[in-house]
Amino acid sequence: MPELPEVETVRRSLEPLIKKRTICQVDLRWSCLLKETRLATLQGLVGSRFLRVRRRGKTLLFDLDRGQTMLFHLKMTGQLFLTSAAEPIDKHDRLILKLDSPLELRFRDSRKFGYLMIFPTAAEAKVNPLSSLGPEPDSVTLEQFISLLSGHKGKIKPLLLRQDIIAGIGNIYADEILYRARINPEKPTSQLNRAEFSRVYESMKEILSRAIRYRGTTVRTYRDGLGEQGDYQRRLQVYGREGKKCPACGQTIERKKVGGRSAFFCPRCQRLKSSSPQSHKK
DNA sequence: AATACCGCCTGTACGC
DNA sequence: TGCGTACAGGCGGTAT
Ligand SMILES: [Zn+2]
Repeated sequence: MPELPEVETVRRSLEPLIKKRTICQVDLRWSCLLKETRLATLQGLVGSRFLRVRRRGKTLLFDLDRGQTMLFHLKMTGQLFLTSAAEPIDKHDRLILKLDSPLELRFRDSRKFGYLMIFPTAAEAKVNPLSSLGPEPDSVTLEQFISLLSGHKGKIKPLLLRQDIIAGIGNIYADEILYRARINPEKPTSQLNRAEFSRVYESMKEILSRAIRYRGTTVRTYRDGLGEQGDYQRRLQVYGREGKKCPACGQTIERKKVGGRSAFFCPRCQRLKSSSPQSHKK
């Protein structure tokens, strides 16, 4: 499911209901869910209370009152949600945490890419996936943005997908950001001028905050912490729209592999070589 | 430093 | 209905 807007939506939907709840029982239904974490550590969480829920990049962090943090990565199909204990257990439910309430927290993941790590909250800065993350998009200034990106030789889209440069952008939003900025996904980063960097920067801020406002994008399996679908899929301009018309110019949207991932773009609005600059977007 | 490709694992859509 | 193929919100590893 998860790019920054989806994970943030899960965080916001879970936090008010899970805060101050106590873990009463742990039911791990697929042992490989644990990454660099012993089963006893998970079982030892019984009796701990949730203090807060945070997000860093695409990971969700649950701080507990005994100084530990649970880190979930949802990868492609992970879902983390609160539900009634009466709800039938799905074959893809990998973990169930029973709480001191009628609700329980479940982690469901058909593809088994997602994982859970538990570590002391104080050790967070040293922990694997977190220590290598770049800054959050909403905390980056234009000057920082330019210095983070420039100096790299590769194509712009794969760079936007790198979590160690900026944390949280995935395949859907990279395409939407570049479309809004009118930059071809294969454009060499070194060829972007300041105005173009600025457009990518502003588009990143705008697209991500808009996607959060619409509670994320449900293409397939994404649900928020209460099982609700997102709304942003209806507002996608290029992602998943190969063969359809560009909303701005009517040109047919194309798909091409860039950095091993499908990239959707408008070949007219996002020209690789700027022969005749198209100005159409307001 | 960057790219290409494979693997992880499962479900779904689609062509025949 | 069945079968094969392509593809999927991510990311780590390896060889080039
Ligand atoms: Zn266009």
